[in-house]
Amino acid sequence: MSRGKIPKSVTNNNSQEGETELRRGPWTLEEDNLLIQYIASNGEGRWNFLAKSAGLKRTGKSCRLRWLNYLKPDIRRGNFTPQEQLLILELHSNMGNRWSKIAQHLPGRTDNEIKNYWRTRVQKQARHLKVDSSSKTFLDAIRQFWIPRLKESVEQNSSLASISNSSCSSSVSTMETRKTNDPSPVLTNDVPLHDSPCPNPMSPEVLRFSCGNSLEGDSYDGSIHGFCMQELDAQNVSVSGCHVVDFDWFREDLGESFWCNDELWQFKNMA
DNA sequence: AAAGTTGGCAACCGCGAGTCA
DNA sequence: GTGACTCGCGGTTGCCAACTT
Repeated sequence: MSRGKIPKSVTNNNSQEGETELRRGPWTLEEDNLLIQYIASNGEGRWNFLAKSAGLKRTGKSCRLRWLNYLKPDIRRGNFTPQEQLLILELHSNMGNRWSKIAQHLPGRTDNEIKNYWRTRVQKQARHLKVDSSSKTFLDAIRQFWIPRLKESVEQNSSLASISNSSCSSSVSTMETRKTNDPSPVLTNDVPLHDSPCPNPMSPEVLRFSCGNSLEGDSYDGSIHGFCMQELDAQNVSVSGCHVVDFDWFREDLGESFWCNDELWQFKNMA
């Protein structure tokens, strides 16, 4: 197979005059800059035309993917917060592998990123449990054990936050105003988070979507079971305290230990 | 320290849907 | 109606850094 990150080029057979070499593989800084500058002055759309006009030896498809998944200014990077993870689990349990739909509920996150999260983190749990990640058993286990555990964590963190920080009222009013007045996705965080040592555990955009934004034509009902506004508001104010340690609990190293003995026992009974 | 293994993620592919001449 | 073209989505691949042996 010739995919992957090795820079290489292929012949564009569609080219009428002569043979144009099309680049594949990882993007260079120069290519990124070309794409960013072109879109900044001309906007998105007509990707094949854009690729040629920008002087990129890439397919339109490749340009679109690079822009949407990496270069777009409002892309958020870094670890998924517990709230985002909870959203993903909830949404996936309703929608299945409809990554782009799920991504619409997590502003700044791409379908590719969410898909990768699911494959690397969630499916890993399934492997540990020796079940198929798409099996009803595993999906039930997520609903019964994993999601409640995440909610518990969110609640615990929010109560800790409300003890240590009493300035949440302004945040609440801001959030509620946005929730009630504007159903469309609005990004307020223009700064990419790649360099942030402490990703915002409850960014406004995530909060908004958590609280009932329902996209047109989407089967998801917009209300995430029991994931209420109050919990999230309290979470939001914990940002200033930079709870890196608090949120590390859910990272990779929890692995097998994520499922406690009781839950494993129950799970085995289910299986 | 070196070799082997694993996990994360960027990028590619195929396919279906939409649009337009 | 239909064929060409574009776009967007979901699935898959493979590189490479981190980790383990």
